[in-house]
Amino acid sequence: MEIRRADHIADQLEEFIFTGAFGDGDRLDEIRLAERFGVSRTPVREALQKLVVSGLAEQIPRRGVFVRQPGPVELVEMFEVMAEIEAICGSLAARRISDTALEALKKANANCQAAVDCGDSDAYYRENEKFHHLIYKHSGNGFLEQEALRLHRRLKPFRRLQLRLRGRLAQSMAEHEAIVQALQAGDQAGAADALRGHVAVQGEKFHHLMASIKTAAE
Amino acid sequence: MEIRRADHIADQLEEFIFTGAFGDGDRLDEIRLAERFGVSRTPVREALQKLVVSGLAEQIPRRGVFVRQPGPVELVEMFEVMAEIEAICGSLAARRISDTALEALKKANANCQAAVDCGDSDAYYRENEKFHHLIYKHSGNGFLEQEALRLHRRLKPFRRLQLRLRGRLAQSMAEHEAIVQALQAGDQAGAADALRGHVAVQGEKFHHLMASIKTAAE
DNA sequence: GTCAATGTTTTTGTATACAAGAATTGCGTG
DNA sequence: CACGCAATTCTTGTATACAAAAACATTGAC
Repeated sequence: MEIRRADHIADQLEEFIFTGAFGDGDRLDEIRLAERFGVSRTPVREALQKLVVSGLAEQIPRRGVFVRQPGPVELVEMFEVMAEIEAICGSLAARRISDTALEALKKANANCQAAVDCGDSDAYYRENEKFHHLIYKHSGNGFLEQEALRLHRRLKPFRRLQLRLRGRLAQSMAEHEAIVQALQAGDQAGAADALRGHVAVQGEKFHHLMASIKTAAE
Repeated sequence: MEIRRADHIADQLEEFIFTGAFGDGDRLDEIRLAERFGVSRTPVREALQKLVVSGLAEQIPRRGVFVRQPGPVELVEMFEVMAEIEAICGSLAARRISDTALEALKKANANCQAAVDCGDSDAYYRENEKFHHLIYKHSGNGFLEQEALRLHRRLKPFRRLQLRLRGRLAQSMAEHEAIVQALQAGDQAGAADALRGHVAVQGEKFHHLMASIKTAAE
């Protein structure tokens, strides 16, 4: 159980925004939220401040705070940055990763494959996440790791969409293999390229997905 | 004049932390701050929440919030990430920058040189900042630009230290020249390398500075 | 019927009040 | 004199109260 209710509320609201329960432009009504969470406005307001600083919501003085979902353009931009950050992580990790960490990486990858075979998508996401988190961690740069985790988390709901495309899973697994190979070989440029491509293609697939939805709507 | 006093307070506190007026581990006493700013605890608390989310302070439930200055290790890590982010900006900008933007860049650079000649360090910092901000902007990726600005701002107080080293200013100017050349040539890798080196050397100089201070203290 | 102006209602932003946990102080004991 | 324990004081976290600004509705004029 959390001590600060404000923090708990902030986490909940963040989750609602990530899952899309709150859409772009929705006003986050202090009173309504206070009633919903069974608290006063004070902790709700503190939670809203946190969302604003995180960039998940926008505050207009004397008007209220509104959720701010990234649009298609911003999402493509975010995927581009994510790709580059993962590339950096990979480049650094190629130099710094230990053998035991490499084993852990291979294991996560194997578990990923097993999940694909079983059709257990939850397990897949979990192991896939572990795979990437391991690479962040073994970049050997704690600050970089935190930044990577932050962006990874922010993009999470959008990555899931893209993974449903036909054949993407198998392709993704192959890319993971290549990444492990490069890391094992200590090939900085190779690891960077493999990871950049692996993530960038997600952004492109997502872009594709958005375009097709848009087209379908016309 | 700002409407929300809480935001004003947050800005002030941030400034105090950046300038070092508040040191690592200092407790940010709500009541004291409230008195100091002539307000009640409520806006102070909202400001503190913002600091915590920004990573400038740490909150321990029921204990208070404490300023959290980056240590030498984290600073080196941050410089490493900054170098890579600037490299990405440069790589993208090499493809996307316009001729007019290139002119602006050259102008900022010339102003930089003029400031060096006059010994006007404030002007130097201002123009140097403009130079880098232009590159972020012309990466063509708004999200990347924001991230770069955020980190640049956070490292600002530490960059200033390092620039006082003998000969660093002239070297820095030469690096700026090389960066402009690469951008003008559309040389992505060249721009990335030039920028990475330009920023990384700052981190190294800083590291050097820290080490010498440490040695002097022994 | 439309628009403007004014009065009412909401809502935000801040101040204050209160509850509960943490720190501190003072006393008693070994 | 050191240490442990209890009562007190402080501080945080939350609730409520109040002031001011914005949204809204009603009414009246054209």
